Amino acid sequence: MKIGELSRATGTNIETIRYYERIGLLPAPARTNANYRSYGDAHRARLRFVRHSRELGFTIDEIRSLLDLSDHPERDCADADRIASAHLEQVEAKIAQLSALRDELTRIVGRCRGGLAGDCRVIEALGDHGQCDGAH
Amino acid sequence: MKIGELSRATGTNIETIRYYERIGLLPAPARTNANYRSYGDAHRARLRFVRHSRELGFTIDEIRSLLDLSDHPERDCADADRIASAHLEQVEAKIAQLSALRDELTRIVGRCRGGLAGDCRVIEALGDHGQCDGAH
DNA sequence: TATGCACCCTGTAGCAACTACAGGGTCAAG
DNA sequence: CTTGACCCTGTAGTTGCTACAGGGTGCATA
Repeated sequence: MKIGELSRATGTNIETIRYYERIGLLPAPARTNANYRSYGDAHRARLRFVRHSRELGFTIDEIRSLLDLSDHPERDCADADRIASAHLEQVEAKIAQLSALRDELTRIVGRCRGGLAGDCRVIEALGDHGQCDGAH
Repeated sequence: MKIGELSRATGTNIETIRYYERIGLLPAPARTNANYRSYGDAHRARLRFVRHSRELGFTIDEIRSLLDLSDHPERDCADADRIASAHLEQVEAKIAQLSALRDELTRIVGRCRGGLAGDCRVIEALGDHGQCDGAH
């Protein structure tokens, strides 16, 4: 299939597909006489793996490692589990951080009583970290 | 004070301070004979405002608007409230998205029973979106 | 046959918000 | 008089794309 079809089949931007090839995440496919890229089922499966992993928040480098494992079925699965677990921890840390942030923002926004910027509690709170509750 | 002192006083990287000046977020300070930047209390307060806002996740553009309001006390505070509220909504959306992601990752990681990559449920799940629970 | 249009190609530059040099100048202490 | 800490400018790198510019290809229609 041509790049446009692969794009539609995986919901991936054409430019993104070429980008993945450029950085070596996807193998360079065969070319037609007109120098068009020509993909097969294996390419599509690999791209789906990449896109799904990206949706789950894995970095390109993590995906490189995961693909490497996927390409070597005789290796230890523990590596994949380690990458995924580490990523899960990062996601949990990010959620905790954003939740603290949300609480702080809620506090700040809730203080607005309208009026002039000169008396604005929102502006004031932004200038003064001392008014904050938790650490961020 | 010199840039190093301002850096220590606000916990901001020196390069970042110069960057903020370059993009017009901080005003260019006076210079000493040796062409060193020389900051006053107003600069420090403004930088603290910027850093605190960044810690709360506001973008540079949002901070520009907030600083603008802070510089014009006669304007309507509602603008500040609008920016902060919109940002709060984005943070909440991001938390929801990451929570869904965390649930999916937890499900995937929990399926690992050790063994070879060829039989790995983690690798398999990454390749097959159909195994997922929610939408991401 | 011409021509329009959708599709493909390469290469480069842009985004956010920094961070990291390289290659130089300044200044006070020992 | 030299060492070391500090400062300067300017440029390039980071992540993961996205958006052109400027061109070629292939098929259907007038």
